[in-house]
Amino acid sequence: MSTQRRQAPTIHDVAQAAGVSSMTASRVVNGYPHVRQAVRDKVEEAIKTLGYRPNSLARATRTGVSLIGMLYSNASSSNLSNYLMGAFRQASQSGCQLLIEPSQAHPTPAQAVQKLVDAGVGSVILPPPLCDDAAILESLEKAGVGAVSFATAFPREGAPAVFIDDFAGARMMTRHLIDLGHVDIAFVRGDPAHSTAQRREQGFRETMAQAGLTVNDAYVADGGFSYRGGLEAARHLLNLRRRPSAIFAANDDMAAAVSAVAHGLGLSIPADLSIAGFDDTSVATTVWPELTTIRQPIADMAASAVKLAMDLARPGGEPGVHVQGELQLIERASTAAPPR
Amino acid sequence: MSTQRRQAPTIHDVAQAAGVSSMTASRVVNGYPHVRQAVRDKVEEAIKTLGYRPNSLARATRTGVSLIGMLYSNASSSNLSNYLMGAFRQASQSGCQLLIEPSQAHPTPAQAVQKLVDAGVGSVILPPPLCDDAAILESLEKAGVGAVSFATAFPREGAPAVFIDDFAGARMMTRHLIDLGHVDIAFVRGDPAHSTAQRREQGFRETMAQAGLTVNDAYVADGGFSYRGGLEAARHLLNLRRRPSAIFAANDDMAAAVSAVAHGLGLSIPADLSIAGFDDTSVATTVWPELTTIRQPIADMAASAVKLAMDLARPGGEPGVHVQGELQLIERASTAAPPR
DNA sequence: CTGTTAGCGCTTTCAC
DNA sequence: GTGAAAGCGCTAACAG
Repeated sequence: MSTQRRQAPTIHDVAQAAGVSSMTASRVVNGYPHVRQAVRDKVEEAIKTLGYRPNSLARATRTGVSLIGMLYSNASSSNLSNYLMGAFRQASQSGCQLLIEPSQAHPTPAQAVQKLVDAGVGSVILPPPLCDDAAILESLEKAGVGAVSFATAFPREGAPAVFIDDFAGARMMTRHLIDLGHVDIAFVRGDPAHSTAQRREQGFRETMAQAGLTVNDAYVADGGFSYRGGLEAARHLLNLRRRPSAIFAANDDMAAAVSAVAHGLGLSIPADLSIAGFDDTSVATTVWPELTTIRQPIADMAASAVKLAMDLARPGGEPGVHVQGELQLIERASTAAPPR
Repeated sequence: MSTQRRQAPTIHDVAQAAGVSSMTASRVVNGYPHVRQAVRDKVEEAIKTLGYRPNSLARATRTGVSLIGMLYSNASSSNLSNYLMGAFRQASQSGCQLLIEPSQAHPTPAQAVQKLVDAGVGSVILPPPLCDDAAILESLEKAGVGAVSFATAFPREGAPAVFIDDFAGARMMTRHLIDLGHVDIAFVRGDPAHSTAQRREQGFRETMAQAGLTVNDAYVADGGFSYRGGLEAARHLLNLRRRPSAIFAANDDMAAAVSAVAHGLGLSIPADLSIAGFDDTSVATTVWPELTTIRQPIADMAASAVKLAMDLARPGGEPGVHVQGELQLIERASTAAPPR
């Protein structure tokens, strides 16, 4: 009478249904090339009809589990959940274990890394600014632990990295603002220690220059990638004698801060002031009006990073792969043509 | 020359070192009762000296993996990362797989649940408001899939649940404000559909009443648990003829919104206005000044939920356990004595 | 190209 | 109380 949960099909069931050995079935599942097309088709059909899903845990016992270390810095915390989601999704799919360590929980980042190494991780995923830290990279190499750089703006040749083209993203957004008719465009830059901050600023400056627009020095303020820093930058920018008609902040947290200050000054957005962000984190849609921003596929990128990290931990691991995330301009309500 | 990573010790190594069979070692590791103390001690020492850590993946292949479904609603997204962190930590420790599903990615919550059931999960973890939804609970029961309620304010007798005492938390904070000398205290309430919102409001009202303070109806505004809702509530509250000297918002997102509006009006915090939040999410420390709030141990609670869910999915699972998270008042810079 | 054998690290079952 | 054997679901390694 009770609803019986039927046993999940194993690879042997698949093999039997397809009339082959389980080894052949395994090869098909894993995309091993040297299987005849006819056989492959039969197996694939059996997989479909049985609804077979490989048991990643069992697989991991055989292939050797990799314990993968993952650092995180709280830089833009709204990104964190996406980062984790993507990483964990991939981890459970490939049957590896993730050891997460908040780097700011340690006196120095190097100690956070050391803790992971001591725990026996096979490789590590390094977000900025750690992924650009030569000392850390070197100590990792000495310990024989591979590193995957995550979201670095300067992927090193021959080292695995997942990244976006921050430069191109900043170009896109600057272009968008210029196309809208803005001329007096201000920029709130991130933490200069992050390579991404530098690239985003470069993208902004070059696009402006190419459009024949000058970037007034007073129009570039430091926000350090934090909400609080953005608050100060915004206060500076919006109290200038000649106020910019658009402010492009190097991340959403700072853009949200600009929005808060603008509201405080009684400015209406986007009629009086256009605001643009970067990252498309959750704050972009919680503030009002919602922010025009650049979306980066953080979750997918984290998943790729885990995949690279696993390859790295494996004996015959192929190192040096680069994966680039696809950027997208998300146009929302915070940008419009400048007031005339 | 290269740093060789030594193989992790297996239970067989432990057994050999202790001079027993691996079976006995296994029993000790798992706390099986019928092992002589002398033998147990020997094994435990071997575990320590070898630094043995059980391989949870291998264990899971034998005990049968449980696939556990986990819904999430984006209510307070800042909580999400903690929720995920705790859940995944526990999951990898107990060797189960987590299937995450954002409930708002589906037209109705019921469909999100159905998707998990179809995927073959052994049990589900339900955050609010789903955990209080009778229809969903019933359909789950019909499908023979157990449910663990997460953060519900009304844990059902005999059903597994992880929760906090929202009522007590609201009391703590209200008490704190009253002790500071506040009399005109306003409240921004959450989404009435969430049971937690109701309990928090009750806690506020009762504490006020017990202190002999009246709660003016105009002093209670709706914020719907969102930043945007908080913005409107704050605008209402701060434009009242007789402005409150303190505002207690039922979550941090709304408290942050109150802070933004107050800044906009040129009020200084906490000199002119005290602001209190609830949850201690990351926004509490990103806004300035940092928010006094109530911390709930989300990560630990999520870990407990996973544990309960696993018990539920097992054949001889013990249902009906309740786990209560420990609340804590975090006093930061946003509250102080009222202006005189 | 495909199948056989062996075994990952652990635990269940059933002896003793 | 303790151990020997068998096997979870999967895949390396080697045959053929």
